[in-house]
Order: sequence, then structure tokens, then C-alpha cells
Amino acid sequence: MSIASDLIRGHTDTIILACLMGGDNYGYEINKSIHQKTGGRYELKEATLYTAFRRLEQAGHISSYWGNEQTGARRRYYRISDSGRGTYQALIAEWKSAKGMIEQLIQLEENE
Amino acid sequence: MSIASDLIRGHTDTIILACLMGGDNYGYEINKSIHQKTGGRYELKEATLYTAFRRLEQAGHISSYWGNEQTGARRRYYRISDSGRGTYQALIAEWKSAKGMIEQLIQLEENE
DNA sequence: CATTATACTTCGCCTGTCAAGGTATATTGT
DNA sequence: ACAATATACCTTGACAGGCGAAGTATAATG
Repeated sequence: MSIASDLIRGHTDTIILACLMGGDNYGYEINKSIHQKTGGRYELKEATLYTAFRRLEQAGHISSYWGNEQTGARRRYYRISDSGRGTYQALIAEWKSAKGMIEQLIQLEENE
Repeated sequence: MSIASDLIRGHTDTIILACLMGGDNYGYEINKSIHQKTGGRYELKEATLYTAFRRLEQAGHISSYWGNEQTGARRRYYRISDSGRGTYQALIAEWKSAKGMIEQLIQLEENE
């Protein structure tokens, strides 16, 4: 929606893995941190977020477990796996490469 | 594909418009120029390319006409419209904004 | 005690990509 | 002469990811 919706597509997994590189976390909090990191300019839609969790878990890049909250709603925590860490590094490398390519193709100088 | 396929998604229109900012051109040649600009690392699939032309033309961002080749296969040329030029500028602005956001979210410093 | 915030889940639609197949013409190799 | 290759365009159908919409459940707040 509005700015950047289509442009972020393809980065969802990277963003989530990046979050989990900093330690286990649960969905709602991950999305809030994205919202905060971008100064409110962006956040994942819930359906997108949870779809991504399923995808990443099925691929073995993350695992999940229920937190044992004494109060409030239950939380499903996610933890990044070794495979996930490797994938994260690969995705970062891809991004660096793709970024250069895109700038080349849309005709912007590197430091604009 | 391989590297960067999903990451380029969402830039197809921008790439094509950027090409046409340099003057009228036809599909096959546009794709070859993309191939060449990226040093052979990337090119659009034909189906993707022609789908994008239809989309852009329907939106009024480009118009098309048949070239009058005396030899070789016929060529359909595309020309960017004022609306297309405006859209191009907007997409460039979006990219600049999205780029910063992505780097923030996947945790890379600006000048890495 | 109703509303809001937290937190997760699923269904079905939409859009963009792409593999696969097709058409037509000109050049090049044998 | 004719097969193969290059140029150039087009369409169909499948697939994947994003997302609107709706639902479930619990706790805090006014």
C-alpha cells in the first residue's frame, strides 16, 4: 500500500530473519519493532507476517515454541536456526548485489 | 533468475520506463540493453516483459506503434508519455525511500 | 461491563512472474 | 536447397506472495 509496498516484497523473510538474529521474539513484537525502526512508515500486515513464519518454519530456518506467560495473551516465540543464519547471510549478499543492479537499471548514481 | 529474481520484482516497470526515458525502443532491444547493463547478470523473461508493456500501456504510461522495417522481423516500438515520465520520477523517489527503509530493517549501514 | 489492546490464525482474492508453447521473417551454415 | 539459428512478438495457465476480512481468546482500562 501507498509507498513501498511492492518494493518491500521479497524482503519479508530477510527482515524477519534479521529481527531474530537479535534473539528470540514473537510475532506481534517483531512487527512493532519493524514499525518503530521505520519511524512508523512501514509494518507487515498480519497475514503476511504469519504466512512468512509458516514458510520460514517449514523451510527449517526458524523454529517456534509457546511462551509461558502468566498474564496477557499467549505468545508464540520464534528462534532462528543455523540454516536460518546462513540464509540470512545469503540474503544480505543478494541484496547488496541486487541493489547495485537496480541502481544501474533505473539510472541512479550509487551515492544519490 | 537465481540471484535477485524476487528482489527485482516490483522494479520491472521502473526499469522499462527508465529505458524509454532515453528514447523510443522495442521489446527485444530493451531486454538486450538490460542484459548488457547488468553485465549479463539479469534480464526479464519475455512473458514478464510483454505483460509489463500491456500493463504500462493500459495505464497510459507508454504508447506503442509498429516500426516500418524493410527487413527482419517486425518490431513494436514503445514511447513514454508525460504520465509515464511523472510515474518514473515518482518510482525513483519511492525507491530512494524504500532503499533506506530496507537497509534499516535488514541492519546494514548506508555505505556498506 | 463495554471497549480497547494484545496476540494469533485462516480463507480467499489479486497481482506479478514465468515455463511452455506458438507465430513469422531473415540470416547463416553445410 | 534446406536445416538451423537469430530476431521479434504473443498467449495461456500455473504458482507464489501479499493482504483484506473475519474470527478466536485473554487482559487491562475507563
